[in-house]
Amino acid sequence: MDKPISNLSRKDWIDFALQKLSKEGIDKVTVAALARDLKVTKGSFYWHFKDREDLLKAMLVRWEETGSEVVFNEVKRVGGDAKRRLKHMSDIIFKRYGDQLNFELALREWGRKDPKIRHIIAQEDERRMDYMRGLFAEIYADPKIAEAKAWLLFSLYVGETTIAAPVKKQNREELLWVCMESLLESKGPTT
Amino acid sequence: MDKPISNLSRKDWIDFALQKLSKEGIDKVTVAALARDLKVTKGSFYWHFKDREDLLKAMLVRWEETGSEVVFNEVKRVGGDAKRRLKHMSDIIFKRYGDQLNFELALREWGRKDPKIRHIIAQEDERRMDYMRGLFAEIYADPKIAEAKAWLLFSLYVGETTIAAPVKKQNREELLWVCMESLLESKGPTT
DNA sequence: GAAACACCATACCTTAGGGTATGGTTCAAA
DNA sequence: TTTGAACCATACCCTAAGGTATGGTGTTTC
Repeated sequence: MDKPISNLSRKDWIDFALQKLSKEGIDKVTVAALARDLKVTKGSFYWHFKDREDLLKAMLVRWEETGSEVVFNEVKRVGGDAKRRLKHMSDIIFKRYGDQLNFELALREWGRKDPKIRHIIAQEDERRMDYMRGLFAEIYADPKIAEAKAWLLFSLYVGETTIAAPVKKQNREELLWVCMESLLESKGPTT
Repeated sequence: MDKPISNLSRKDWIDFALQKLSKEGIDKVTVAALARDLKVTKGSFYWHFKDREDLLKAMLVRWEETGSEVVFNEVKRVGGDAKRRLKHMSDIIFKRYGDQLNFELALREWGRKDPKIRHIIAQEDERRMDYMRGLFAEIYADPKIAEAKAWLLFSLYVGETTIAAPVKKQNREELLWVCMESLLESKGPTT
């Protein structure tokens, strides 16, 4: 009952295109290259999609469905106080590097070239910041401090996948843990 | 004594290519497009450069020359204790967004596609992290904490140009200032 | 003034990719 | 068993870009 190599569905194309986006960036997601790798011809592609734009839009829809909502729900499910939920969220995010985070990088790269994509990303970023700002606000009474902490944490997520410098005084897990401690030690007035 | 529109030098080509890299990413830095924009033909380009690779290498050399060394020297020139120097450095970096930072983003994007570039960036990142780790080590005795703080600051630099969420509880300058305060409040044992 | 150099144009070849038109194959339902 | 849908191949056109070969033009230098 396995899927044959050929006889591809629209979903198969999208999945494969998403993989390629993560690995090689948006400008390697070409109809010709995808068809080559899937060992079919472009005739197959243009049966499933109107054109290249059609595929790219479908990829975005997939991302919006399986984006941060999943993380939010998982954090909500486990629960706990704000500190615990922030740690839990970071734990999830730091552990899925390679796949999801590489994809997000490719997406932001895509956003630099396309205003439509940029707008979609901006909306997602705002949702995430709102969520984290809210959690930090349960720890820090000063909304400015809470926002700054949220911003630092978001930056840490992004920096993790961007900065290429080696960690020297500890291992990676330890570093991220210390970073979290630094962000969560309640210094200012708490609620 | 102004430079005529034509009669371009190798330097002119490199400068223009660097601009285009900042604005549109590396895959828009094509010989054909550059020649179009400069209102000359490819014949001019191939007089100054062996091929496209030759141009890209020259662009990198330019970056390495005018990179972080300038910032380090400026910080060193003004001096002060570690806190003051860190603030001064951040001040410089946060104020030159648009030009330099956009370029750095494009460069990292380029690095995702090319291992050679990735290696060069990694070296630069390591130099910067070493520098910041050293400064934080003057504030925090625990090298692990110092490294974490340096990592957070570096992430903040990167996040600043990447995160598209709006700042809501304050303005941008204020936010960055609060972030710096959060990183510099000496909590652990100091030297 | 002639040679030499610096700079650029013209013309051409090749490859990669987007897109279209059309015909062929498989398989399932009527 | 015939029909139609799903899927794919073949062949083709067009554009953009990398790269080469060669000839032309203005400026400097001897």
